[in-house]
Formats: sequence, structure tokens, C-alpha cells
Amino acid sequence: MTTAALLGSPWHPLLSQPATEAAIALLGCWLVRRFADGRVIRGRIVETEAYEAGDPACHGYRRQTARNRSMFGPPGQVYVYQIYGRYHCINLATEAADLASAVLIRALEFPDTEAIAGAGPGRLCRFLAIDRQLDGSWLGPTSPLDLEAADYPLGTLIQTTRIGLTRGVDLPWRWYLAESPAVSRRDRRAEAEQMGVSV
DNA sequence: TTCACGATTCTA
DNA sequence: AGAATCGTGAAG
Repeated sequence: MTTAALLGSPWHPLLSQPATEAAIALLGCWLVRRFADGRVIRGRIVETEAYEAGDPACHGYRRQTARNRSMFGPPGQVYVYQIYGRYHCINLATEAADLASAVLIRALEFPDTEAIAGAGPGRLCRFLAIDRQLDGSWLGPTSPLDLEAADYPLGTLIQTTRIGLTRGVDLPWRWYLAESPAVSRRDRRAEAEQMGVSV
């Protein structure tokens, strides 16, 4: 995939903004996984987290390394890393090149599939066979990964804190769709406060 | 070269 | 609550 193809992608504007905004814009969109044999699986994005430069929880907080290189890529580059030796997590680079800014996809809702399959960053990557081989790849119509527009209402949007961190724990940079059965971890308190707010 | 640890998940 | 499990990167 070339940069030219990326620039032609309608997703460029969506991802060319701070991760905290892209994380919201991605909700309801479809993450498309294309396999070599032609099979395609779509999952609706229902939970995201933002990671920004200057954020102590961000993998690119200190500096660019071999592992986090693609997090510094232009918007639309895919950043996949391995965690706890057994799971993978997928991020989409956002905002601008040379900036550590990305959105972590934390949950996907798959049609006609048990919600548990897409509930959590490790589970959804396992279901979609996403690993480090896809790190550094680009979103696009001929790529293994792509995005498609949201095609039905989001329902209730909940904003809360991120999961599993030891630093930056208080930043409210996680968002999820309250009505989705695939959300990895609910924040009942945030829901009580925000359920009345319609999107 | 060493070594502690992590944007998780599963089991008890 | 505790374990599994290993690549990465900061330290020495």
C-alpha cells in the first residue's frame, strides 16, 4: 500500500485529528478484515481509547522505538503490538506523522457472532487473526484492514477512564456505546451520569 | 547482556 | 485474586 492510496482514502480526514476526537468518530464505523482467500469479516467499533503524545500511558511517550514505530506513522497506519506475551492489540494512527497519537480498538460487535468474540482488544484481534504481521500496514480498499462508514445510530455514548493502565489512569479517554453487548468493561457510574445524554 | 514488566484474559 | 507468558526496552 502506498501513501498515495492512503491520501485518497476517505478515512484520512477522520483520522487526521487528535486521537481523543478520532476515538469518538470511529465509534459505529466498521473495521473490515480481508483475508488472502477472499473472506471478509466486518466488526462494528463499539469501544475505543485514545493515546496521545505527552500522555504518560502512551507507548510513544518516551521515544520512537522498533515496537512503536507505526504509532508515529501518518493517520491510517496500523499499529499492532503484543501484550503479556499472548495477546495482540490493534491501534489506528491518528492526527499527523511523527506524532505518537493513536486510537486503540477495544471492542467490536460482529453480526451473527457471540458478543464475547469481540469484547476486548485481545479477543477481537484473536478473532480477526490480527498480529504483528499487520503492524505498519495501511487501511485501504485493497488492504487486509479497512474502515467503512457507520450505517446506523450510535445510541448512547459513554465517556470514562481507560483500562489496565498504571499511568495516566485519570484521563477520561475511553468511549463506548452503552447499548452494545460487546463492550469489554462497563462503568456503571459513568452510565448513570451519562445515559440521559443522547447522541 | 540482563531483567522487570505490560493498553489482557482465563481460571479458581 | 492469581497465573500464564514472552517481546521489548531501560538500565548497567
